[in-house]
Amino acid sequence: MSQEPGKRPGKEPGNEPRTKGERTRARILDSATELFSRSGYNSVSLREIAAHAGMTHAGLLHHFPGKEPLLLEVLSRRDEDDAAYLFPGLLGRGPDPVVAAARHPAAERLNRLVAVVGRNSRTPGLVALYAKLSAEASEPGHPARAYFVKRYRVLRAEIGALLGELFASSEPPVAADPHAVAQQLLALMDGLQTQWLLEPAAVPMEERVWEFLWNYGLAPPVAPERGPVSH
Amino acid sequence: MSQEPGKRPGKEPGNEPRTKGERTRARILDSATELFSRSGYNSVSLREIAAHAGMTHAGLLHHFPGKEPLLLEVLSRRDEDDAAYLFPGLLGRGPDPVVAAARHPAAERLNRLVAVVGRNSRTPGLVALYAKLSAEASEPGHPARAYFVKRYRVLRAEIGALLGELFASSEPPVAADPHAVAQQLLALMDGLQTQWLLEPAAVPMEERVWEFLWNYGLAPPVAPERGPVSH
DNA sequence: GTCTATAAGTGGATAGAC
DNA sequence: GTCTATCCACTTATAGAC
Repeated sequence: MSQEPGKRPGKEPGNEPRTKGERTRARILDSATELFSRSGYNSVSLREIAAHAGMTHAGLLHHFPGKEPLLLEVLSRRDEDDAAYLFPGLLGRGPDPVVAAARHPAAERLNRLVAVVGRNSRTPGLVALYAKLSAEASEPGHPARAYFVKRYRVLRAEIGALLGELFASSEPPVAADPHAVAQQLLALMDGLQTQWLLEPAAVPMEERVWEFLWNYGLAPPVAPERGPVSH
Repeated sequence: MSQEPGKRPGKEPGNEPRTKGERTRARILDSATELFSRSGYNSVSLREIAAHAGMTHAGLLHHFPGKEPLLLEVLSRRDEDDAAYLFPGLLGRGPDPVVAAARHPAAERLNRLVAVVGRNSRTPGLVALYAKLSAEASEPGHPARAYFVKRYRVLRAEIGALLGELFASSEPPVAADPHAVAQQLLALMDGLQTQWLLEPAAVPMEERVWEFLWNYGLAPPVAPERGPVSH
């Protein structure tokens, strides 16, 4: 990430923001998240965000130096919440070996990964934001470019490692390259979300993902047709 | 589409625009395509497009009633060029049964479909535009929403039919639901492009797509490992 | 058909009072 | 820490001259 937002006091897990400034900051971030999610980055003004948070835009700019830093904070906060559920400590502010060591079994982690697409169905605005921004960010010089490049690198590596475990422990072992499959899986989930945003009823996302994973001997926790799952 | 742009004289295949107005119109569309592709829809002004086409923005607005209709024209023109290569007459201004009947064999159509992602590598701006817009367009009321909903419906149906042919004529026949696989394939291609835009070297798109298709007994024209291709 | 001029509005950002 | 007031760049779009 090209821009460090500071030390962020009171953001350790289980810590509520104490000072008034911290609470205002959090309120702004909530509003920004909601509005960016609903309408994207370019189409939302600082004035709208500030009004939603109960301030003027000048008041908001006291807490954030500009619109771009605000976006970067929104993204990294979302990822901290969301990715902690999947890969503790990995996407946040540098890996935390202690937390990262305390992992769930591989099968459970795969279930959670697929469950994320269902989880996302409840926040279509955020899904659209990520889809829009990840395309927008590909332009050189975009404020979120480094963020997305890193995000995909980490996700590819992590999912690749997960699939590697699962392939090796399968009976018989799966021969496919886990990193190639990881890239396909990630792309599949992204692409399904794009279609789902436009026509939700036409895209059963989780079903399609499990159909893909069946090709590599992987089945959902409650398997309706194919082989039983390990747990 | 919510807004019909008119009858568009002189746009039949093999017809060059005759009048000066038609030529100017085409020049504007070329400029708009290039600039939208490079920087997206919101970030490009009519003034930039007009300047690129060698006019003022007021002159441009003589040919197009506003920015949104211009975008819709850019999209539909691109699709006419591009999809005609794949599925003649399908995505344009209504299906043309005569042209649609003159199709290539199924295997060749699949090869072309996969080749499109390689083709797209030469116009990353347009790829980014489509990715960005397809997410942006999911908001209700977006000018390009109807366009993208239709686009994905048509592509799903068409690719589903193609895969149905290939699955049935395979030895032995493939049991998978061709429409489900079509949706996965489309999503995979979209998602790969998203990652490729951010880090081209990390995403061998065509390779990944063929790896996916191998799961269903389908191989590229020059198959390095698996069974020979039919042609 | 294209221009200049201008309307009418919104954007992000700053200065300084309170 | 939040406000009002203001600045300036820039947007889409219109009116009317040439």
